[in-house]
Amino acid sequence: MASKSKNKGVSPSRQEDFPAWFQAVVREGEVAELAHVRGSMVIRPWGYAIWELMQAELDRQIKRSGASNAYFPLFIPLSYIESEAEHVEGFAKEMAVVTHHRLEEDPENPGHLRPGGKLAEPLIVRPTSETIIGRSFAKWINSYRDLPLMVNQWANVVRWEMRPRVLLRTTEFLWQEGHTAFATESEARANAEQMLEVYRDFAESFLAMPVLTGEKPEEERFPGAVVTLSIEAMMQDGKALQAGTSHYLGQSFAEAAEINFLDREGERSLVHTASWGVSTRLLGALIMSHSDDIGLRLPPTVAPQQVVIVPIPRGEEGPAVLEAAEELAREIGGLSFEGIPIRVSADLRDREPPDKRWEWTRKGVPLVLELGPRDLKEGVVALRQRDIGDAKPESLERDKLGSAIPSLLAEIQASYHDAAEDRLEARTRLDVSGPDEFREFFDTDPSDASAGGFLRAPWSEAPESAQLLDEMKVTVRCLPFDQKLAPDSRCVLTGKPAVTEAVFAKAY
RNA sequence: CGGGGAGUGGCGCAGUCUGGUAGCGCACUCGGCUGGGGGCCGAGCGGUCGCAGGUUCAAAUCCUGUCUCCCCGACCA
Repeated sequence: MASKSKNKGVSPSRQEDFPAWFQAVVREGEVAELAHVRGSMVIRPWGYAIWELMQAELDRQIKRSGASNAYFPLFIPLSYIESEAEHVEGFAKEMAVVTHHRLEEDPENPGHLRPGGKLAEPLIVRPTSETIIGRSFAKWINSYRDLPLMVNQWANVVRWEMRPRVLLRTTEFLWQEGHTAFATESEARANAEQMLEVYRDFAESFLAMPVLTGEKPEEERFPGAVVTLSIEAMMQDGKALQAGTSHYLGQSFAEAAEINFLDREGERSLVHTASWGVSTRLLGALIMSHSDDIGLRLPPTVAPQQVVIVPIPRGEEGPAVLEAAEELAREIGGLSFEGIPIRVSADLRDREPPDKRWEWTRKGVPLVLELGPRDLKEGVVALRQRDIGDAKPESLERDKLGSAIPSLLAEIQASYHDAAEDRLEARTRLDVSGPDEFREFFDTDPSDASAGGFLRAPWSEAPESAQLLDEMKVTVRCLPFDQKLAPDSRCVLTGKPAVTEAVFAKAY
């Protein structure tokens, strides 16, 4: 296709239409696609491989924190959910409800089936598992000696969203949910804080995605939580994306499920619980953080293939080139990055070399090596580095690959991280003093991906600011942990005395 | 749930107003020519036009009903 060769990369560009660009990168990068079931997605092998790499690392961190993996039911009896009032209220509008357990011939519509066998009590498909895990906790916890109890599950959950968006907000998604129970409030709070720190570090060092940490304001809290903490990342269009959360749940879930224990004094007490999770949304965050107008860009840590060798088997030397490509893959596979053998393959498929190279470029592979007869003769390979975009390949001597490849991967990892960090800093405004400036900062052309960002300012938490924020479609992302509130500060929105420093942004 | 839009080969679309028995691009297959930045030429495979009913000599096209998906709003990891 002639237009294809001129028009490099995905269409539209980030500048033209950021949401459409995101969809295009996800599609062209073979990460995921919407299924023909409303709001549901198929995570394709390439995207799932990225998720598996995230999972593997997080799973290690979670286990290091003391939690163990377990699995709890997909179906939750309606009565369990009902037992925690705020929780019901928060999730009631997005529940998938199972009311029947059988299909039968529909007498009014021959050849079709209809639900039969009405359930005595409807089951809801878990939107999260606090209530059902609570029942198990109640059984398992009898004494202070049974505490703390920390479990984690990798599972799918369902929230019947009104407006699905692939990878960011789908009806069904995959996640990890940790649930913990402690004898004391301070331990439970500390656990929520500790796990948020795990997420922060994971996002920053593994996903090359620096994040803000803080506490959610009351209106953004998880239904039923006393405290919700989150990590917030900034996407390339300046919007915020909540990339992970942890909650101190107080004793309300313990009360609902009757999770109590005999303490050292022989007194019966309720446990304090916490929960924490990250989801496949991280895939979306990763893409919106690092990808460019050519397509996906993956930090080496989460690249299913870190190096791909594309042979250019021209003429009589063809077979020798293919052989050399395989040999090169073996050689590079013997190297390691961050203590793990480098994930490398030689792409020997029967396709045109430029097609293959573009495919790997689009899919975000950090390093693509091209090997043709000329290189073979000269003892070099042509190297393309994904972080520097669409540049000409660099010729690299073969015997220097051993030292070059790991350090190039490290360089790419760092460059993605630094770019994301620079963006976060450059687009966080600290000097906005009143509502007019505030409005101006957020009143940007939605097609302008370089406008807007985070705004950090004193806040009064006054109810009338909620309405202003609502109008502007701006939310309080968090009350950052590193509070820098000067004494006698005034609220940026209302001019009333400020009680906290807040980070404001438009959000996904 | 309210307001818009759309269902036609694997994907993206035209054709519908003005009925005449289905077409284009990409992908795929085969052959040839090519060959270090998304190849070229030629020949092919592939669709009961979302579903049901109706009007008509004749329906992708008109009518009725129905299902689904997409976009915008209220909700959210």
